[in-house]
Amino acid sequence: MSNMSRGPDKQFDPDAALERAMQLFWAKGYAATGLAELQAQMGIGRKSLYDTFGNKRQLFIKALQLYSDSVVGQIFNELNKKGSALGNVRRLMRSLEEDHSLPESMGCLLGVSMAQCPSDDGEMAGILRRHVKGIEEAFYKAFKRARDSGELDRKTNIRDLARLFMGIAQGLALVGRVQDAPAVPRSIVNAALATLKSA
Amino acid sequence: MSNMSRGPDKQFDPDAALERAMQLFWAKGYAATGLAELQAQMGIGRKSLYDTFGNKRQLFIKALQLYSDSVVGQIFNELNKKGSALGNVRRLMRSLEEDHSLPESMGCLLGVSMAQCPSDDGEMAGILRRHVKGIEEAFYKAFKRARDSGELDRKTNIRDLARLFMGIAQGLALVGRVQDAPAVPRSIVNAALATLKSA
DNA sequence: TTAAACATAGACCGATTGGTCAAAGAAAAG
DNA sequence: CTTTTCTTTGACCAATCGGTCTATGTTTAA
Repeated sequence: MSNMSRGPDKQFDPDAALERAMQLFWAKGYAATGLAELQAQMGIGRKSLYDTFGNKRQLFIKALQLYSDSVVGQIFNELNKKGSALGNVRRLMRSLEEDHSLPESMGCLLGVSMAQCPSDDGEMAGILRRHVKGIEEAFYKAFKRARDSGELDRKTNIRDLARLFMGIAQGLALVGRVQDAPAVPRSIVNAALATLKSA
Repeated sequence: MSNMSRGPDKQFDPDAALERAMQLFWAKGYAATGLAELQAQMGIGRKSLYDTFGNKRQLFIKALQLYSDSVVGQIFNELNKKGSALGNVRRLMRSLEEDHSLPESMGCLLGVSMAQCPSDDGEMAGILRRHVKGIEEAFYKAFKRARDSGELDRKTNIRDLARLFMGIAQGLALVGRVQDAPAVPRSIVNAALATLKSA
């Protein structure tokens, strides 16, 4: 092959660096995260950053993808474990409640990003819409299985229900960012799960 | 009186200027809104801005207060109209659905701000917590009236329910920012209201 | 009219923004 | 070895950031 690399390899791990960048965007949001901070946290020089990830916006989009693959992917797995589908939903919601009750909770990167997405940035809005749709689909699959197995009433509108739970999860994560006590997240999940008892 | 002003009056209306600033923070978020933009939108010079509102942060906090007084105050009024309390909740939620289905929807300033609040800024978090608590209380009063009048089952936990609806409202506003079709907001409100039928 | 107290517009500040580029270093191929 | 190709470092850029301040009105009280 003539197109093989002949120079030295990168001295850093791009995946690990992207993970660090994701954490920073997650904690501070896109606009408030500067290149200098990113460099420091990722432990790489500026040229390396641009050569590897393009620019700040492209780095952010890659961070969103990583978040969706890992964090949202984990939600998806939780919801599709075998056994009671509603049980999976209950376990997931309690887990989210716990996460967003911690003082250091940073909310959800997708939510944080939706809040900051400029209204004239259609491309970014589309990307966020797609990632959020993934959460909806994870709930949808779980609720469909619950309805098929008789855990939910046969006339339940599970598309609406899935979107509601996606919305509740976003609201929970958002509110959790500024809460100093676990009472509010606890209440939200209590009431959300109570609706499933007779849905 | 010896402490009366002896100079000329302001050439601009501070309330109107604050309203403009609020709109800008609402649309773009705190970090992404620059002083130059604020000046242009508010139609005043920089010195006037600092003399009248302090600095950018204090201006933002005043904008949050104005938002809470006007927008959240309107929610409060809707929920406490005479007649069926649950009817008021339904009407409000449909109204929110409509707002956040519009392509130009900017979400909720409180939600946008919670998403951007730095995790080490306890003062800002406290302010946001207080404003959000106001939404919770508005729902709480309505649900309490609904339970007292028999519209809700006597054993319904209305504190939990109020917090859930506050959370749903935040999630709805957040998701509405990036939606291009009314389907998702519609579903969220459909499912949210469905839970009240048998709460 | 004079002087004091205010408001205005806009120049100006150091610091920081996202982004680029040239020089130096390091590994692999010849 | 030399040469080629890659990476790294860090200086550098124009633009913008939030914030200050001077100079110039403009109005009112004396």
